[in-house]
Amino acid sequence: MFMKKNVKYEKILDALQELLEKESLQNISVSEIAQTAGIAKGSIYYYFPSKEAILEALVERNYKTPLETAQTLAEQTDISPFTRMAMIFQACRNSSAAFLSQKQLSSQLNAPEEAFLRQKYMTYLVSSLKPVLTEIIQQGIAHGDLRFDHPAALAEIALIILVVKLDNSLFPCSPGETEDTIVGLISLLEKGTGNPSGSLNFLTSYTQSSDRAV
Amino acid sequence: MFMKKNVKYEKILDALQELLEKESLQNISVSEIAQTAGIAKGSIYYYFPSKEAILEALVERNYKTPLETAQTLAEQTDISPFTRMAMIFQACRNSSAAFLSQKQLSSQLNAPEEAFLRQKYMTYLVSSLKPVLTEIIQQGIAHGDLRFDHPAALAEIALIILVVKLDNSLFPCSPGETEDTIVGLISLLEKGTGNPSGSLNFLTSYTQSSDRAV
DNA sequence: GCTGCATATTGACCGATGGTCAAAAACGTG
DNA sequence: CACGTTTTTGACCATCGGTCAATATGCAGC
Repeated sequence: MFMKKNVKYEKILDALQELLEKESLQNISVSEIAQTAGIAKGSIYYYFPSKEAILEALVERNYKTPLETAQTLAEQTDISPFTRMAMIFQACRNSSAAFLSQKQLSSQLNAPEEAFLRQKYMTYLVSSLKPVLTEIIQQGIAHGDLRFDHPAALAEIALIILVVKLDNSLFPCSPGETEDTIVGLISLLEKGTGNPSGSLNFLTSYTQSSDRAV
Repeated sequence: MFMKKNVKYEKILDALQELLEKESLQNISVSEIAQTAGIAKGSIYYYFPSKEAILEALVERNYKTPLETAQTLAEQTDISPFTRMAMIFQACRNSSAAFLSQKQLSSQLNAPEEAFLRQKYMTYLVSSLKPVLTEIIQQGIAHGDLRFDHPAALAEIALIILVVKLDNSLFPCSPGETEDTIVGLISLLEKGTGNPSGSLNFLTSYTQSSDRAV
């Protein structure tokens, strides 16, 4: 009666997560997940309809909490829109690092299922954060901090570039190039929203915390 | 002695292309490709090391010509930078439509190998067009048509947004939302490069040709 | 403790896949 | 024709994601 079902469910997700840290997705079989979770393969399909569904659930579990905190962020109108935007950016960065960095540094970059993982992660992150960031931008516009006619577009553009560039496996770049793109994005956002050059610079300090050279 | 080898090689690519127009990638087996090409499965592996390699070769073949013409575009300084930019944008749009549209409308959106195809295509398109667009932008800056400090970043941002949004399977949107994002991107580019509002509007007419409503 | 039903769990099993390989065919050359 | 080389073949393999009938477990009410 103690929700045993959810316990096993989480155990399966734990197993997949553990395996993902060691090897590439396409090398992880359902049997392996089952073995790591300490159950039979058949049981996997009692909790999940497919291998794909396990992945989806894991992506969702990993980002549920940070995204909910981002959600509440939108409502805290006492914090300045700029600061909240920076916090969203940081959330992107952290989650990118958590889920993608380790494996890709070591393993081969582009495998069929690896791409699938990235897509799931990006789709989830952008579609979840877009409404939040959009609202913050709208508040910024109302408050007079920003001037732009397409808040949702602005939010989506910024998020897509951030997520895609922070990943760095879709369009591999040297750290310097990535840096340049991010700086260019900031500059574009500044000019596009009618802010003086340098006013959004603080976004950069959030965006890069483990890299050298400015 | 007539390069028979290349003939068969192309035949395999033809077969994959033909199958891709009918069904989703994950439903296409190597045997099926072989059958369509009129050869035995074993022969496939005489020309390609893996199924993945066939895909890569096909992506490359499909975009080699349009990208080379884009390359020559960069050198035609007699055409205005704006016009050439618009032509690049159109190239993006056309190739997106050619390779991705048909299947995704009918089949389920996100399958593991489908994501792989998209990634390959996006990576190839953006990385190929980035240097071309960068040079055009630099010429525009030198010519006084544009003002911006990070031409490469500008090129990459525009290309990524275009490719990602034109695909519309990574972050599914209604036609209206896509429209809004593109319009927002244009607006952002105008303001960011010191151009008056509406001056880049003509990019839109290239970008949308099969959709209704503005 | 026993009975009966629902919920969980199992692992043998299935069809299909990507990929291999020894053998055979086709080719070019002397 | 005879030969070495390059192509071509399809049976074969290991493995995968997924199914399912059988089985175990948990838990009512008696």
